[in-house]
Amino acid sequence: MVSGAQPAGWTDERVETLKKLWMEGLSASQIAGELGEGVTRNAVIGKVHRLKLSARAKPTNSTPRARPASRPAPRRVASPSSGLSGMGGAAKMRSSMPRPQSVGATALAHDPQLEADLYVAPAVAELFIPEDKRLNLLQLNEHTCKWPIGDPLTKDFYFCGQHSLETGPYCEFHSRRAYHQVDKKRR
DNA sequence: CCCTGATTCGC
DNA sequence: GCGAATCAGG
Repeated sequence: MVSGAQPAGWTDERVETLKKLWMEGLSASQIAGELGEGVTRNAVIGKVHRLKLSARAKPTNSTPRARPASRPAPRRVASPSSGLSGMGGAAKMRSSMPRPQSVGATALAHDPQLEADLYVAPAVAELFIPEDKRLNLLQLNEHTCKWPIGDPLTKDFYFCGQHSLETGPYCEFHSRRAYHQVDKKRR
């Protein structure tokens, strides 16, 4: 009867691995995955902090990070308040408005020199919405995708109108467009 | 939506 | 000490 599993034993070995990987810049989730099951991203972060390892890089900047002057005190042991809770959906919507893609045909001149300097223009591939599916502002409702298409100043402006997800104002396609990727700018 | 780390607090 | 839950930013 040997215990074949060590769910959460921060042995020196694991701590070493943790330190190493953390210093190498791996993300907490990656380290957690590397360490094996039973170790979650939170566990890694928690350990990292306990070890005072946070801040793997402080070249010349004492950025105390946003120090919450007052802690919001995340109520644990929340008691059921009369069973009435905030209705699903809606919730907190991070600021992020999609930029309507201009479907205007852009004439591109064949300039090798310029072409070499510029990166490939992002394809404006959009979903083609049949006219009978297009919606104007007044036709939108709780279940229509509110992704704007076209130029609001012209007549060829309309909203996607597909069935929207419960988790947001857009259909799946545009929901992805709204957030996912497209924001990999980073300094 | 996905992700990241940071913090708190019950265990 | 541990880590889930939560917060907050990208």
